[in-house]
Amino acid sequence: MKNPTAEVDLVWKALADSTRRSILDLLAERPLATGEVVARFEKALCRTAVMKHLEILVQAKLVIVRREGKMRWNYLNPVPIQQVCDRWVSQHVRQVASAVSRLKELTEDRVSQSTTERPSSASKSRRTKAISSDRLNTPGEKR
Amino acid sequence: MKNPTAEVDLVWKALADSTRRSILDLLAERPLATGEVVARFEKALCRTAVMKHLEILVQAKLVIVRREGKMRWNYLNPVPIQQVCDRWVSQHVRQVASAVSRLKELTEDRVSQSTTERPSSASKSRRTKAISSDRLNTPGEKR
DNA sequence: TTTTCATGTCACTAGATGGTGACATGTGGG
DNA sequence: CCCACATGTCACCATCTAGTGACATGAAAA
Repeated sequence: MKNPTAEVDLVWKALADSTRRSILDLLAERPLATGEVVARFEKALCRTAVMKHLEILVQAKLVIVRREGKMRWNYLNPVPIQQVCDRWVSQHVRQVASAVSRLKELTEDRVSQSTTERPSSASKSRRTKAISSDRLNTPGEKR
Repeated sequence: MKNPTAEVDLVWKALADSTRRSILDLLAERPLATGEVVARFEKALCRTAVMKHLEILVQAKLVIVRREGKMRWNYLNPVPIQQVCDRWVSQHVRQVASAVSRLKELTEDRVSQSTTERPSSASKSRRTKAISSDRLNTPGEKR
């Protein structure tokens, strides 16, 4: 377990591609030999492309590989997905209610366009808060 | 709501980048004007880079934008994340138990290396199943 | 042993992506 | 009105990514 942030990044990046998501769907049903996975995508992709995708999934620890003779078996590892989703959702759960109510506020504001004064004053108080916050240091990562 | 698959893809792709995830973290706390988001990443990125990221989040409907005068306010929309994660996790939930037990089997097999005969016969039965399956038509998407 | 089967590896490529600077436009305050 | 502020847009670029064909290697069957 090297760097949790880097590992999480690998998972998100792996899941960004629809082919890889499809591969995981297949493996969720049952483990497959690499050739079987390849056969499933035969019409869409060449063998090496599929293998590359599998390699990315392995690097992200979403897939576990086991050799048996000349067969390479791929097993789904559902734990990272679950962890990443859980962590992501739970981190936002405490903010969900307020976020949803804000959206509601916005949609209501959108319906009654005449009440432009109200959100304008609200936006000013928000701005003041934002500036005085000590979270002005960027959480961004330099690439 | 054009094409659900394409929309889901936008979400996954949006979440693949760590900067964009950081932006969503910020917006989960409180809505921010674009300039405020930019300021948070000042040390890491130029303004237009941040705006590009925001645009991707908007396209994925993870962020909702509202103009007020010269201010552009960004609101987190937690719904797509939740939906995507829920759908993804629940789709695999029925497979999680079997997948976990398979992994367990593998790790146990790994510990007792002498029992190579057992998994070898098991792999053959799996192979037979895979071939007779009518899921041989690829679920992959041609790019 | 040879041949077939399953997979590995590598080089290459077209397109996508994340980043930048420069110029442009619109809003709001003095 | 002018100027400052906030954001928009565009062209460019280095790097990454998803895909391919070709050659290589190892296991298993004939």
